[in-house]
Amino acid sequence: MRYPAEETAEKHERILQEASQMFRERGFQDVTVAEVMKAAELTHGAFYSHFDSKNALMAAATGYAMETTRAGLQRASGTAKARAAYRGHYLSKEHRDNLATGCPIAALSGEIRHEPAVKEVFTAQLKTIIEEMGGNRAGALLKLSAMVGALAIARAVSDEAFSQEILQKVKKELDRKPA
Amino acid sequence: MRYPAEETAEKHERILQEASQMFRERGFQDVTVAEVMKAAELTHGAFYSHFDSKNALMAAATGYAMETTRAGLQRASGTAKARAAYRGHYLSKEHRDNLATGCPIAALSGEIRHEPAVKEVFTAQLKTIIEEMGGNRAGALLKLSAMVGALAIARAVSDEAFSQEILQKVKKELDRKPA
DNA sequence: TGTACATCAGTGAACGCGCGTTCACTGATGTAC
DNA sequence: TGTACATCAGTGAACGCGCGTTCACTGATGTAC
Repeated sequence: MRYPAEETAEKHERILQEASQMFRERGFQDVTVAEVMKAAELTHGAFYSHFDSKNALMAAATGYAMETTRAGLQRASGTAKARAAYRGHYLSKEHRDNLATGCPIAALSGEIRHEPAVKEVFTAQLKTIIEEMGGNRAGALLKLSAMVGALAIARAVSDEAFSQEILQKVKKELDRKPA
Repeated sequence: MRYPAEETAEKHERILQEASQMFRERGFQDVTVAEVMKAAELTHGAFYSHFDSKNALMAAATGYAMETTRAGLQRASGTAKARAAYRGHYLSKEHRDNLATGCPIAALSGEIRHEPAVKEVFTAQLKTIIEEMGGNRAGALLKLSAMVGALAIARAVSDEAFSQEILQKVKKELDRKPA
Protein backbone atom coordinates (compact mmCIF):
# COMPACT_ATOMS: atom_id res chain seq x y z
CA MET A 1 0.00 0.00 0.00
CA ARG A 2 1.01 3.58 -0.42
CA TYR A 3 2.46 5.42 2.59
CA PRO A 4 2.59 9.13 3.50
CA ALA A 5 5.74 10.77 2.20
CA GLU A 6 6.78 11.85 5.67
CA GLU A 7 6.63 8.32 7.05
CA THR A 8 8.67 7.04 4.15
CA ALA A 9 11.34 9.66 4.77
CA GLU A 10 11.51 8.65 8.43
CA LYS A 11 11.99 5.02 7.52
CA HIS A 12 14.68 5.94 5.03
CA GLU A 13 16.53 7.84 7.75
CA ARG A 14 16.12 4.91 10.16
CA ILE A 15 17.68 2.51 7.65
CA LEU A 16 20.58 4.87 7.10
CA GLN A 17 21.25 5.34 10.78
CA GLU A 18 21.03 1.68 11.70
CA ALA A 19 23.24 0.76 8.75
CA SER A 20 25.85 3.37 9.61
CA GLN A 21 26.11 1.94 13.13
CA MET A 22 26.06 -1.72 12.18
CA PHE A 23 28.63 -1.23 9.43
CA ARG A 24 31.01 0.54 11.82
CA GLU A 25 30.50 -2.14 14.44
CA ARG A 26 30.90 -5.21 12.27
CA GLY A 27 32.06 -4.13 8.82
CA PHE A 28 30.24 -3.95 5.49
CA GLN A 29 30.53 -7.62 4.67
CA ASP A 30 29.35 -9.10 7.96
CA VAL A 31 26.15 -7.07 8.02
CA THR A 32 23.29 -8.34 5.86
CA VAL A 33 20.59 -6.30 4.20
CA ALA A 34 17.98 -8.30 6.12
CA GLU A 35 19.62 -7.44 9.45
CA VAL A 36 19.65 -3.74 8.70
CA MET A 37 16.00 -3.81 7.68
CA LYS A 38 15.07 -5.72 10.81
CA ALA A 39 16.87 -3.13 12.95
CA ALA A 40 14.88 -0.45 11.10
CA GLU A 41 11.69 -2.45 11.82
CA LEU A 42 10.92 -3.37 8.24
CA THR A 43 11.11 -6.53 6.15
CA HIS A 44 14.02 -7.08 3.80
CA GLY A 45 11.94 -6.90 0.64
CA ALA A 46 11.20 -3.22 1.21
CA PHE A 47 14.90 -2.41 1.07
CA TYR A 48 14.87 -1.93 -2.69
CA SER A 49 12.23 0.76 -2.42
CA HIS A 50 14.85 2.82 -0.56
CA PHE A 51 18.19 1.90 -2.14
CA ASP A 52 19.34 0.42 -5.42
CA SER A 53 21.65 -2.14 -3.86
CA LYS A 54 23.61 -3.01 -0.75
CA ASN A 55 26.53 -1.19 -2.29
CA ALA A 56 24.48 2.00 -2.58
CA LEU A 57 23.55 1.67 1.09
CA MET A 58 27.21 1.29 2.00
CA ALA A 59 28.01 4.56 0.25
CA ALA A 60 25.04 6.41 1.75
CA ALA A 61 25.64 5.07 5.27
CA THR A 62 29.31 5.99 5.10
CA GLY A 63 28.40 9.50 4.04
CA TYR A 64 25.93 9.67 6.90
CA ALA A 65 28.52 8.54 9.46
CA MET A 66 31.19 10.87 8.08
CA GLU A 67 28.83 13.82 8.14
CA THR A 68 27.90 13.14 11.78
CA THR A 69 31.57 12.88 12.68
CA ARG A 70 32.48 16.04 10.80
CA ALA A 71 29.77 18.01 12.57
CA GLY A 72 30.88 16.72 15.97
CA LEU A 73 34.48 17.54 15.25
CA GLN A 74 33.66 21.06 14.13
CA ARG A 75 31.64 21.66 17.28
CA ALA A 76 34.66 20.62 19.34
CA SER A 77 37.33 22.65 17.56
CA GLY A 78 36.74 26.14 18.93
CA THR A 79 39.63 26.41 21.36
CA ALA A 80 42.92 24.58 21.88
CA LYS A 81 41.46 23.17 25.07
CA ALA A 82 38.40 21.81 23.25
CA ARG A 83 40.62 20.22 20.61
CA ALA A 84 42.72 18.51 23.28
CA ALA A 85 39.53 17.20 24.93
CA TYR A 86 38.40 15.80 21.59
CA ARG A 87 41.71 13.98 21.19
CA GLY A 88 41.35 12.69 24.74
CA HIS A 89 38.02 11.14 23.95
CA TYR A 90 39.11 9.88 20.57
CA LEU A 91 41.96 7.93 22.14
CA SER A 92 39.91 6.65 25.09
CA LYS A 93 38.88 3.13 26.05
CA GLU A 94 35.25 4.21 25.59
CA HIS A 95 35.75 5.18 21.98
CA ARG A 96 37.80 2.06 21.34
CA ASP A 97 34.95 -0.10 22.63
CA ASN A 98 32.07 1.78 21.00
CA LEU A 99 32.53 1.17 17.33
CA ALA A 100 28.93 1.82 16.30
CA THR A 101 28.87 5.53 17.10
CA GLY A 102 32.62 6.09 16.79
CA CYS A 103 34.86 7.43 14.05
CA PRO A 104 34.04 5.87 10.67
CA ILE A 105 37.53 6.56 9.35
CA ALA A 106 39.10 4.20 11.87
CA ALA A 107 36.25 1.70 11.63
CA LEU A 108 35.85 1.51 7.86
CA SER A 109 38.91 2.74 5.95
CA GLY A 110 40.16 -0.82 5.53
CA GLU A 111 37.01 -1.84 3.70
CA ILE A 112 36.34 1.43 1.94
CA ARG A 113 39.43 1.00 -0.19
CA HIS A 114 37.77 -1.92 -2.00
CA GLU A 115 34.56 -0.04 -2.86
CA PRO A 116 34.83 2.67 -5.52
CA ALA A 117 31.41 4.20 -4.83
CA VAL A 118 32.12 4.42 -1.11
CA LYS A 119 35.57 5.90 -1.73
CA GLU A 120 34.00 8.84 -3.55
CA VAL A 121 31.69 9.76 -0.67
CA PHE A 122 34.42 9.18 1.88
CA THR A 123 36.95 11.33 0.04
CA ALA A 124 34.63 14.29 -0.30
CA GLN A 125 33.80 14.29 3.41
CA LEU A 126 37.38 13.72 4.48
CA LYS A 127 38.54 16.74 2.51
CA THR A 128 36.03 18.90 4.31
CA ILE A 129 37.15 17.55 7.67
CA ILE A 130 40.80 18.32 6.95
CA GLU A 131 39.91 21.82 5.81
CA GLU A 132 37.84 22.45 8.92
CA MET A 133 40.68 21.28 11.17
CA GLY A 134 42.36 24.44 9.94
CA GLY A 135 45.81 25.72 10.86
CA ASN A 136 48.84 23.87 9.60
CA ARG A 137 47.63 21.30 7.08
CA ALA A 138 50.60 18.96 7.47
CA GLY A 139 50.15 19.01 11.23
CA ALA A 140 46.45 18.25 10.88
CA LEU A 141 47.20 15.27 8.64
CA LEU A 142 49.80 13.92 11.05
CA LYS A 143 47.42 14.17 14.00
CA LEU A 144 44.53 12.61 12.12
CA SER A 145 46.74 9.77 10.85
CA ALA A 146 48.15 9.07 14.30
CA MET A 147 44.72 9.10 15.93
CA VAL A 148 43.14 6.85 13.31
CA GLY A 149 46.11 4.49 13.27
CA ALA A 150 46.35 4.24 17.05
CA LEU A 151 42.64 3.54 17.42
CA ALA A 152 42.64 0.90 14.68
CA ILE A 153 45.66 -0.86 16.16
CA ALA A 154 44.35 -0.66 19.73
CA ARG A 155 41.19 -2.38 18.53
CA ALA A 156 43.08 -5.15 16.73
CA VAL A 157 45.17 -6.05 19.78
CA SER A 158 43.99 -8.78 22.15
CA ASP A 159 46.08 -7.71 25.15
CA GLU A 160 44.16 -5.12 27.18
CA ALA A 161 47.20 -3.53 28.83
CA PHE A 162 49.04 -3.24 25.52
CA SER A 163 45.95 -1.79 23.86
CA GLN A 164 45.60 0.90 26.53
CA GLU A 165 49.29 1.64 26.38
CA ILE A 166 48.97 2.40 22.67
CA LEU A 167 46.10 4.83 23.24
CA GLN A 168 47.70 6.57 26.18
CA LYS A 169 51.19 6.98 24.78
CA VAL A 170 49.98 8.28 21.43
CA LYS A 171 47.72 10.74 23.23
CA LYS A 172 50.63 11.89 25.39
CA GLU A 173 52.88 12.38 22.37
CA LEU A 174 50.21 14.38 20.52
CA ASP A 175 49.66 16.59 23.57
CA ARG A 176 53.39 17.31 23.79
CA LYS A 177 53.57 18.55 20.22
CA PRO A 178 53.29 22.22 19.21
CA ALA A 179 50.08 23.29 17.48
CA MET B 1 48.41 -40.98 -2.69
CA ARG B 2 51.09 -40.33 -0.16
CA TYR B 3 53.62 -37.59 -0.89
CA PRO B 4 57.21 -37.05 0.32
CA ALA B 5 57.29 -34.98 3.50
CA GLU B 6 59.48 -32.36 1.88
CA GLU B 7 57.05 -31.79 -0.99
CA THR B 8 54.19 -31.45 1.47
CA ALA B 9 56.07 -28.85 3.47
CA GLU B 10 56.76 -26.88 0.30
CA LYS B 11 53.07 -26.89 -0.61
CA HIS B 12 52.15 -25.79 2.88
CA GLU B 13 54.53 -22.87 2.59
CA ARG B 14 53.14 -21.99 -0.84
CA ILE B 15 49.58 -21.88 0.53
CA LEU B 16 50.70 -19.65 3.38
CA GLN B 17 52.54 -17.24 1.15
CA GLU B 18 49.81 -16.94 -1.47
CA ALA B 19 47.20 -16.48 1.26
CA SER B 20 49.21 -13.81 3.05
CA GLN B 21 49.45 -11.83 -0.20
CA MET B 22 45.87 -12.31 -1.32
CA PHE B 23 44.48 -11.45 2.11
CA ARG B 24 46.49 -8.23 2.24
CA GLU B 25 45.43 -7.32 -1.28
CA ARG B 26 41.72 -8.04 -1.00
CA GLY B 27 40.88 -8.75 2.64
CA PHE B 28 40.04 -11.99 4.43
CA GLN B 29 36.43 -12.11 3.35
CA ASP B 30 36.85 -11.48 -0.36
CA VAL B 31 39.40 -14.24 -0.79
CA THR B 32 38.05 -17.79 -1.06
CA VAL B 33 39.75 -20.98 0.02
CA ALA B 34 39.46 -22.26 -3.55
CA GLU B 35 41.26 -19.19 -4.91
CA VAL B 36 44.14 -19.56 -2.49
CA MET B 37 44.52 -23.23 -3.36
CA LYS B 38 44.43 -22.46 -7.07
CA ALA B 39 47.18 -19.88 -6.60
CA ALA B 40 49.17 -22.54 -4.76
CA GLU B 41 48.52 -24.91 -7.68
CA LEU B 42 46.36 -27.38 -5.79
CA THR B 43 42.66 -28.22 -5.68
CA HIS B 44 40.48 -26.85 -2.92
CA GLY B 45 39.75 -30.24 -1.36
CA ALA B 46 43.37 -30.62 -0.29
CA PHE B 47 43.13 -27.49 1.81
CA TYR B 48 41.92 -29.41 4.86
CA SER B 49 45.01 -31.59 4.84
CA HIS B 50 46.97 -28.40 5.60
CA PHE B 51 44.68 -26.29 7.79
CA ASP B 52 41.70 -26.93 10.04
CA SER B 53 39.60 -24.11 8.61
CA LYS B 54 39.73 -20.86 6.67
CA ASN B 55 39.93 -19.10 10.02
CA ALA B 56 43.05 -21.06 10.93
CA LEU B 57 44.60 -20.03 7.60
CA MET B 58 43.78 -16.40 8.32
CA ALA B 59 45.67 -16.62 11.60
CA ALA B 60 48.63 -18.47 10.10
CA ALA B 61 48.86 -16.18 7.07
CA THR B 62 48.69 -13.08 9.25
CA GLY B 63 51.50 -14.45 11.39
CA TYR B 64 53.49 -15.17 8.25
CA ALA B 65 53.01 -11.63 6.90
CA MET B 66 53.77 -10.03 10.25
CA GLU B 67 56.94 -12.08 10.64
CA THR B 68 58.15 -11.09 7.16
CA THR B 69 57.45 -7.45 7.95
CA ARG B 70 59.14 -7.63 11.34
CA ALA B 71 62.27 -9.13 9.80
CA GLY B 72 62.36 -6.44 7.10
CA LEU B 73 61.91 -3.68 9.61
CA GLN B 74 64.67 -5.00 11.84
CA ARG B 75 67.05 -5.20 8.91
CA ALA B 76 66.31 -1.53 8.16
CA SER B 77 66.65 -0.12 11.65
CA GLY B 78 70.41 -0.01 12.12
CA THR B 79 71.02 3.71 11.67
CA ALA B 80 68.88 6.84 11.82
CA LYS B 81 69.40 7.17 8.08
CA ALA B 82 68.17 3.63 7.44
CA ARG B 83 65.10 4.26 9.59
CA ALA B 84 64.27 7.43 7.65
CA ALA B 85 64.61 5.51 4.38
CA TYR B 86 62.22 2.87 5.70
CA ARG B 87 59.68 5.56 6.55
CA GLY B 88 60.18 7.02 3.10
CA HIS B 89 59.29 3.77 1.45
CA TYR B 90 56.46 3.04 3.86
CA LEU B 91 54.78 6.32 2.93
CA SER B 92 55.43 6.02 -0.80
CA LYS B 93 53.05 5.64 -3.71
CA GLU B 94 54.65 2.25 -4.42
CA HIS B 95 53.80 0.89 -1.01
CA ARG B 96 50.33 2.36 -1.19
CA ASP B 97 49.70 0.57 -4.48
CA ASN B 98 51.30 -2.76 -3.58
CA LEU B 99 49.07 -4.18 -0.93
CA ALA B 100 50.05 -7.80 -1.40
CA THR B 101 53.62 -7.50 -0.19
CA GLY B 102 53.09 -4.43 1.95
CA CYS B 103 52.52 -3.85 5.65
CA PRO B 104 49.89 -6.23 7.06
CA ILE B 105 49.09 -3.86 9.92
CA ALA B 106 47.76 -1.22 7.54
CA ALA B 107 46.16 -3.78 5.25
CA LEU B 108 44.46 -6.01 7.81
CA SER B 109 43.96 -4.31 11.18
CA GLY B 110 40.38 -3.40 10.29
CA GLU B 111 39.45 -7.03 9.76
CA ILE B 112 41.70 -8.52 12.43
CA ARG B 113 39.66 -6.88 15.16
CA HIS B 114 36.72 -9.20 14.33
CA GLU B 115 38.74 -12.42 14.52
CA PRO B 116 39.87 -13.54 17.98
CA ALA B 117 42.31 -16.19 16.74
CA VAL B 118 43.95 -13.72 14.35
CA LYS B 119 44.15 -11.05 17.07
CA GLU B 120 46.29 -13.35 19.21
CA VAL B 121 48.89 -13.94 16.50
CA PHE B 122 48.84 -10.30 15.48
CA THR B 123 49.30 -9.03 19.02
CA ALA B 124 52.28 -11.26 19.75
CA GLN B 125 54.10 -10.12 16.60
CA LEU B 126 53.22 -6.47 17.07
CA LYS B 127 54.70 -6.48 20.57
CA THR B 128 57.96 -7.81 19.18
CA ILE B 129 57.99 -5.15 16.49
CA ILE B 130 57.47 -2.34 19.01
CA GLU B 131 60.24 -3.73 21.20
CA GLU B 132 62.61 -3.97 18.28
CA MET B 133 61.89 -0.39 17.24
CA GLY B 134 63.69 0.43 20.48
CA GLY B 135 64.37 3.87 21.89
CA ASN B 136 61.50 5.91 23.27
CA ARG B 137 58.48 3.61 23.35
CA ALA B 138 55.91 6.42 23.19
CA GLY B 139 57.71 7.89 20.19
CA ALA B 140 57.77 4.51 18.47
CA LEU B 141 54.03 4.08 19.00
CA LEU B 142 53.29 7.54 17.65
CA LYS B 143 55.37 6.93 14.52
CA LEU B 144 53.87 3.52 13.91
CA SER B 145 50.33 4.83 14.40
CA ALA B 146 50.89 7.78 12.09
CA MET B 147 52.44 5.61 9.38
CA VAL B 148 49.72 2.96 9.54
CA GLY B 149 46.95 5.56 9.69
CA ALA B 150 48.32 7.64 6.83
CA LEU B 151 48.75 4.61 4.59
CA ALA B 152 45.27 3.28 5.35
CA ILE B 153 43.67 6.65 4.68
CA ALA B 154 45.72 7.28 1.53
CA ARG B 155 44.44 3.96 0.20
CA ALA B 156 40.81 4.75 0.99
CA VAL B 157 40.86 8.08 -0.84
CA SER B 158 39.82 8.26 -4.49
CA ASP B 159 41.55 11.54 -5.30
CA GLU B 160 45.12 10.87 -6.38
CA ALA B 161 46.50 14.30 -5.50
CA PHE B 162 44.87 14.26 -2.07
CA SER B 163 46.15 10.73 -1.44
CA GLN B 164 49.72 11.73 -2.27
CA GLU B 165 49.42 14.85 -0.18
CA ILE B 166 48.55 12.72 2.86
CA LEU B 167 51.57 10.49 2.37
CA GLN B 168 53.99 13.34 1.73
CA LYS B 169 52.90 15.65 4.51
CA VAL B 170 52.86 12.93 7.14
CA LYS B 171 56.32 11.84 6.01
CA LYS B 172 57.56 15.41 6.23
CA GLU B 173 56.15 15.86 9.72
CA LEU B 174 57.70 12.62 10.94
CA ASP B 175 61.08 13.63 9.50
CA ARG B 176 60.90 16.98 11.34
CA LYS B 177 60.41 15.36 14.70
CA PRO B 178 63.20 14.54 17.16
CA ALA B 179 64.11 10.88 17.59
C1' DT C 1 66.39 -57.46 0.20
C1' DG C 2 61.76 -58.36 -0.95
C1' DT C 3 56.78 -58.37 -0.08
C1' DA C 4 52.30 -56.90 2.05
C1' DC C 5 50.02 -53.43 4.07
C1' DA C 6 48.92 -48.95 6.22
C1' DT C 7 49.13 -44.13 5.65
C1' DC C 8 47.65 -39.81 4.09
C1' DA C 9 47.96 -35.65 0.65
C1' DG C 10 45.42 -34.90 -3.19
C1' DT C 11 41.16 -35.00 -6.41
C1' DG C 12 36.73 -33.39 -7.74
C1' DA C 13 31.86 -34.02 -6.97
C1' DA C 14 28.45 -32.88 -3.72
C1' DC C 15 26.21 -30.81 0.41
C1' DG C 16 24.14 -27.20 3.05
C1' DC C 17 23.59 -22.84 4.13
C1' DG C 18 23.28 -17.86 3.77
C1' DC C 19 22.78 -13.84 1.31
C1' DG C 20 21.58 -10.31 -2.31
C1' DT C 21 18.00 -9.69 -5.17
C1' DT C 22 13.43 -10.45 -7.51
C1' DC C 23 8.55 -10.91 -7.78
C1' DA C 24 3.44 -11.30 -7.36
C1' DC C 25 0.53 -9.32 -4.47
C1' DT C 26 -1.64 -5.86 -1.02
C1' DG C 27 -4.07 -1.77 0.15
C1' DA C 28 -3.92 3.08 1.91
C1' DT C 29 -2.75 7.49 -0.23
C1' DG C 30 -2.96 10.82 -3.56
C1' DT C 31 -4.76 12.44 -8.09
C1' DA C 32 -7.96 13.22 -12.03
C1' DC C 33 -12.30 14.49 -13.44
C1' DT D 1 -17.32 17.39 -2.91
C1' DG D 2 -17.53 12.73 -4.36
C1' DT D 3 -15.95 8.75 -7.05
C1' DA D 4 -12.71 5.83 -9.85
C1' DC D 5 -8.25 4.83 -10.60
C1' DA D 6 -3.17 4.91 -10.45
C1' DT D 7 0.69 4.79 -7.51
C1' DC D 8 4.13 2.74 -4.81
C1' DA D 9 6.16 1.28 -0.01
C1' DG D 10 5.77 -2.85 2.17
C1' DT D 11 5.28 -8.14 2.68
C1' DG D 12 7.18 -12.65 2.55
C1' DA D 13 8.12 -16.50 -0.45
C1' DA D 14 11.33 -17.85 -3.82
C1' DC D 15 15.48 -17.76 -6.86
C1' DG D 16 20.25 -18.28 -7.93
C1' DC D 17 24.64 -18.27 -6.81
C1' DG D 18 28.86 -18.76 -4.17
C1' DC D 19 31.42 -20.46 -0.57
C1' DG D 20 33.19 -23.33 3.35
C1' DT D 21 33.34 -27.87 4.25
C1' DT D 22 32.77 -32.99 3.64
C1' DC D 23 33.43 -37.36 1.50
C1' DA D 24 34.52 -41.60 -1.23
C1' DC D 25 38.19 -42.69 -3.69
C1' DT D 26 43.21 -42.89 -5.52
C1' DG D 27 47.84 -44.41 -5.45
C1' DA D 28 52.78 -43.44 -4.31
C1' DT D 29 55.44 -43.50 -0.05
C1' DG D 30 56.98 -45.37 3.99
C1' DT D 31 56.94 -49.16 7.39
C1' DA D 32 56.76 -53.89 9.35
C1' DC D 33 58.31 -58.32 9.08
